[in-house]
Amino acid sequence: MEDAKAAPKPTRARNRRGEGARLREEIVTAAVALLDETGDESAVTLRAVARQAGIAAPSIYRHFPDQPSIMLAVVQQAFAELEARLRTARDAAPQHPQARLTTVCTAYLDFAQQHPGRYRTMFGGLWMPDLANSALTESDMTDLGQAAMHLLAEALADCVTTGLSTSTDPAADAVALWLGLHGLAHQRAVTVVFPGPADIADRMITALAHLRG
Amino acid sequence: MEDAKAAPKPTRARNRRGEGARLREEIVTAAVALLDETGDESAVTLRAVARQAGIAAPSIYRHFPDQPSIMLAVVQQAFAELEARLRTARDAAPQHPQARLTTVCTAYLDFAQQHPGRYRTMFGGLWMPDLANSALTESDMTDLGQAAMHLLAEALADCVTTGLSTSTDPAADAVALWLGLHGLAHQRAVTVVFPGPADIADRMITALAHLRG
DNA sequence: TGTACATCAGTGAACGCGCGTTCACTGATGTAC
DNA sequence: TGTACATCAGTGAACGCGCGTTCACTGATGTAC
Repeated sequence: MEDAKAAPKPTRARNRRGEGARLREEIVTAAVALLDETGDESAVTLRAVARQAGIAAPSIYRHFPDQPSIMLAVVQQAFAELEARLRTARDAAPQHPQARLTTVCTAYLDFAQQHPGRYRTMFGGLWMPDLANSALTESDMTDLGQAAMHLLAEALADCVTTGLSTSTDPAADAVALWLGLHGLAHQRAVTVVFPGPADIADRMITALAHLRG
Repeated sequence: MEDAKAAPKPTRARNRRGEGARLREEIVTAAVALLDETGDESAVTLRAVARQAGIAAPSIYRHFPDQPSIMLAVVQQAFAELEARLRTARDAAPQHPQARLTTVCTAYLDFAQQHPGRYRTMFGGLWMPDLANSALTESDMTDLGQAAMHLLAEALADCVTTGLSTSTDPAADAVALWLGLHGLAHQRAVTVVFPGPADIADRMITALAHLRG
């Protein structure tokens, strides 16, 4: 009887000269796949990523100085993707400011629900590098969520100027709105079946954005 | 030069016959300490807990069948403590329904801020046992947060009956309120310095509980 | 009261495993002449 | 056009480590007679 779990050994084609950087993307993709499949940050080990990518473990060191750097790259890519999705959703939405705000919020929640492992990692804070031993500054870290935050703040501000929202401090309420979305998104990313009514997202958005009825 | 990190070896006194169960508590306490110190769930290994408790690693097996069971006990204890703190806060608060609601919410946020590691673990979902291989039922798990939820719902309902809240569906809004608190609590438990105005908690509570101005 | 013995709380040594990382290497690809 | 060589992408073997878990044990404590 053969071992059914034997490595597939697909003999992956090596990149040509000058194209070695492509493996970097493959490594990040493999790490993301692992994170989405297991939903567990600690399953994304250097060796597991190498297995997923079909390469030998030491090959990773050509592209990342150490294991935490892989995780950091995953998180940075995830934030970029979230921002892109929010932007796309907003631009595709109807012009009506309230519809745009709702669309952006929904896109945010959808991202979390579709990629729970990534979402939890992004906002779990465990991938935070020791800033002392890193080339990254503290602002590189705190800036990560800012783009999404800014999109939300813009959409809310538009609701306020058109009288759709009664917020008297749109900047503060944008933060409050994001925190509310985050609570819902995070909880959905943790427990598949969610306790609460179906319109819970609408309730929260309406209340936190101070939308009229 | 001596090794300054040599184990302290405090020769802990062994429990007397019939009192062996006390070590169980010490193990959970040690695990909690480890979680609060490191803020990292994955630092709570069986061996690290044993070291923290000043016992040999195999001694844990007299009290827990395996490593995940320790984590589960930590989480259960943390939920019990959260509930107790909310209850105490509520009972010590002024009778005014709105003051009580605010007090309960504040106690919730304080718990998260004081014990970020524990809070993230409680709601991080990673300690979830394989229900198949466990004596626990699914409801044992979903019930965990219910007591806190119920306290919040009661406090909100009181605000509604006295006309302090304009909520038309207190049960649904209690969930929305909790989700908002959770978003704020979780974010605070992750990033020590929090972006946003100081009154953000009040804003969220007022909006989500539909309190009048 | 004395003593043999069962029970209980906890230990030390050892196991196999997956991990991150280092090292010297292989062999294909492009470049210089 | 031909060939020697430098460069590049990626590998296989090995390391030391901490982990969860098992096992046979030790020695104090209480109990039966």
